[in-house]
Amino acid sequence: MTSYEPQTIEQQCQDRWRQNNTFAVPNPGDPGFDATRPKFYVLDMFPYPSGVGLHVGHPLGYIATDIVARYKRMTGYNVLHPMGFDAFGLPAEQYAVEHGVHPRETTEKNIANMVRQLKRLGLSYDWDRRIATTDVAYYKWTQWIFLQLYNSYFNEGEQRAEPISELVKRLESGELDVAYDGRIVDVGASGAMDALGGPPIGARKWHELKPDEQDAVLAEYRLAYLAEVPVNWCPALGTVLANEEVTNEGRSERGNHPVFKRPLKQWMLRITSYAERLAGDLDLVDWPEAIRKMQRDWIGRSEGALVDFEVANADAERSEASGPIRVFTTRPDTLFGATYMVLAPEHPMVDELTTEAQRAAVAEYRKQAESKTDIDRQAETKTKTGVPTGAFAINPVNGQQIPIWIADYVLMGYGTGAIMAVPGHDERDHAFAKAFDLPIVQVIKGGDKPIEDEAYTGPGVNINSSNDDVILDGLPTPDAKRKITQWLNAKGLGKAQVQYKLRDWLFSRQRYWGEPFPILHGPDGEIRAVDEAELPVELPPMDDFSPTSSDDPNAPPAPPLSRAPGSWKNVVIDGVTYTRELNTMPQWAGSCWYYLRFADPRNQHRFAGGEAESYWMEPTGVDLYVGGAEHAVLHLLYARFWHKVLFDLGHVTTPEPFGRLFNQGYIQAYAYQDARGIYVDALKIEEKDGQFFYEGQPVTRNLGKMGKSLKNAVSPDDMCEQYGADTLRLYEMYMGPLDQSKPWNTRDIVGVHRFLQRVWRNFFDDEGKLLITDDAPDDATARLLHKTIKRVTDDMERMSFNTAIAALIELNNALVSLKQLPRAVAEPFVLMLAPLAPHVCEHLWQQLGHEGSVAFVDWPNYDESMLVEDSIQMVVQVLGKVRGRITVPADADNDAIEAAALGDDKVAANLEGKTVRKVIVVPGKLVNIVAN
RNA sequence: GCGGGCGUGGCGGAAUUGGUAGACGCGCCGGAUUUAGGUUCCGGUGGGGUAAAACCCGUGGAGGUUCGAGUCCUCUCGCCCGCACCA
Repeated sequence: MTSYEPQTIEQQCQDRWRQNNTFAVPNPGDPGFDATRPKFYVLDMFPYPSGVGLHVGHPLGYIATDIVARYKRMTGYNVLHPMGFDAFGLPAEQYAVEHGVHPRETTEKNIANMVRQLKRLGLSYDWDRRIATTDVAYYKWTQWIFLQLYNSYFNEGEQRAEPISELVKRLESGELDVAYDGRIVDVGASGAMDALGGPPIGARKWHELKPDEQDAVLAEYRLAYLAEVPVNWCPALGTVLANEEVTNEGRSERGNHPVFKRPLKQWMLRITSYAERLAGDLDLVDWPEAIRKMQRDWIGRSEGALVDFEVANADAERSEASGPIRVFTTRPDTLFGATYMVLAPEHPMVDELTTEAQRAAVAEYRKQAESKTDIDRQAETKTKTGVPTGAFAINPVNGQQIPIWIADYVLMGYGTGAIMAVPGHDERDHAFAKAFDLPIVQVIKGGDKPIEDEAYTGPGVNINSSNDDVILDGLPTPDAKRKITQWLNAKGLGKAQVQYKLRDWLFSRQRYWGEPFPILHGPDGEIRAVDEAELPVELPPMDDFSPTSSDDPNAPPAPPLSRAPGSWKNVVIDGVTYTRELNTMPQWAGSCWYYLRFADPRNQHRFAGGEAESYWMEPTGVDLYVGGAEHAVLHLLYARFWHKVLFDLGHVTTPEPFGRLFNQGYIQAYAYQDARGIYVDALKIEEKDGQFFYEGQPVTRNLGKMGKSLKNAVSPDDMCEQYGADTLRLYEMYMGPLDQSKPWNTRDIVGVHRFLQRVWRNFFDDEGKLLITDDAPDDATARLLHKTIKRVTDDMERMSFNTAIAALIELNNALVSLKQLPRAVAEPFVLMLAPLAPHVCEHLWQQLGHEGSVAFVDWPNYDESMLVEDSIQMVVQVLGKVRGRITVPADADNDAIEAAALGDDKVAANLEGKTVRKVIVVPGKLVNIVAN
């Protein structure tokens, strides 16, 4: 080879890696396992195998983790670096519906293509560990984890999950009883569990309950449960969606179809039980602060109090039925300022509260509120609407009768769905009070404007806040909160409460291409979990996979599995015929635990062997997890939740799954629109004098995400073809910091390609003869080498690959002038470049006379003494402006440096006519002379 | 509206802790090699100014702290991301 031919080298190299299985990493106990090395688990967020394949934006993170993996191998780690596919999901199903091809076929074809593309980039995955969430051997364990959730409950006292059998034991022993409303109560601490509710009335022993009653009680505690809840129903997709899958505009994130609220019986996961720990344990992980904050906000913890308001009996017969109205407030200290109450339109007490006179108005308002989409509600954020129910409540602190309204600015889904309105100290209540002319009372001192003009929402000192029993006047806000909460508690009127925005996770989807639930429904509605030994529950073969989509928001959901053959749908156990659950799990399910399966992907007896799991995961979980920020709350929160359940049940050894998270930026690309605003193929754009043309017509340019829709995708296959994978890898890393978004520019790629060509020419002459000498390098070259080793090592450690490459380019440029390349420089150079451009380095390493792969050779060290210069150049400033440069011995003392600085001709000229006031010497850097 | 991030040459970016702003690359300009194009090699390249220097200006804008500010503080403008009636 007389010139650099990346295609030849890369093909040979990848063949050899495959034949030698170079990057397969053994588990503890496997042959070849080296227990003396520390471990490093570096993971990419695994992709959905889409039919269109990769564009150059996708592998940005994969290249980065590959460099880390290779660097870590060279610095002595056992590296787990796997790849898999999140392969359930809608596109394959939709393709199947349209083309009549089974989704498994499409999925496997797409995976094969993506694996090919990834291999071509020279990514050093242990392909033996490849998994897909759609593998039956994989989703068997997804179903198994679901059973763990189903068979567990959250022990509030211990703040951890336990097998539900433990709860049953305690019920059977009589330690716990069942209250009239199905709550489980502690007999010993009777009444203390809920100060508001008082002592449980009509509590029963466990054995007094009939089996179906027992099941119903347990269902209220299981971490996976069926519930009739208002869900996001998307008729166009024919499925329900999680809150997280619905946009602010009230449409589906996938496909942008309208979504309606509708009560349906669905599987839910009790993620809210873990709210406290999911929020608190964010302190344990090394994640970008922005992501941790997003999760905290999503969980939305807030401290406050529950307060009960009695209903005044304006209407005698109604008040009999009405219990108190319970509200949640974060400002119990403003209770004296509550001048009205508001219930959400959907609040269950609205009907019983509404007076005859208001019945029609209330009904009309509720109808409107119901038909409003979230968009409408949002558009009207500024203007408040509502109607009075006609009923009144009694403010418990001052006995005042206050009107009860319904308004859609109060949401049923948060807190109790009812609020006490304090217009003096809450902006929303203030706006509402102004709109409907309700009284505004100031109870906290503060604010720049009169309370009638603007609510004062900050802290302050209470006024107008005393009764015969409790005095808040003069107390600062935190004290007032504490005092009133104690008082409410003592009176049985309220109690301190922590509230979360987080809702339970809606876990059913009406789709075919997802994990079937390991659940059976009995003839009397009883639920029966499939026995662990019977797993997996495989998807039945079917010809028609379509969900029943509709334009009608009231169309009933009909999951595709309802058309499955009876032989699959019906299961007979002990003479009883059960029907399988016909919903499937959402796409998030499979990605909740794949990082665990990678530790031991072929294990048939456990989701992952205990030893393998603890070896790769301890002590802080995945050591480096790289992916896009778009998964900040969904995937990362769900996975943490599952992980914590598995941790509580003793199946995994770490409290958190991902110790360190890194979000890579996006690769943006220029997109071009013609005069009609239609996007045109970015590859066919011509540039003339700063103007852009498509087929001769001028077009406008702007920056967007790379992809099909903007017609600006660049294929990694094309880049590999033209420049080789090493060049593509270098370019993607050289573009800028990994965590920043930056624009792709195919024009710029030649820079790093030239670099590799120049590397080649430094190693070989025109005839392809190696230009290596065993002579020692000259002093300057040796010093530069060691400086470069330090720079590159530091940059590798902090994943600053763009500057690492710059350092290597500088070193390489310096080597161009040498006639022969000293081996002592060539070898460390190849080693440093190897993680970044592995193919060409494997080749050069061989040419240097080495047998094995460069991948496991020790990373070069630098000699500290080679970094110290004998003499250094220092800058001399006069009044902060650079006026001269001096060269002084590295060990010169400050006096000597000062003397040299003052002696410099140019400096002296600048100081002429001035008096030196002060001289600041920064050793090794500069001298600043203050003079006037 | 609230919260977070970012603004540096024609372009991507560098400056890890307050200490020579613009490393490295693209592009551009000039030269060499080449039949030509491409490749390759050498030199130049923030703006103004000069024959060349000197010198002046310069990190979105305006102030401030400091011997010294891209970096710290205050205000302000622009862009990006997240949340959005969460009581």
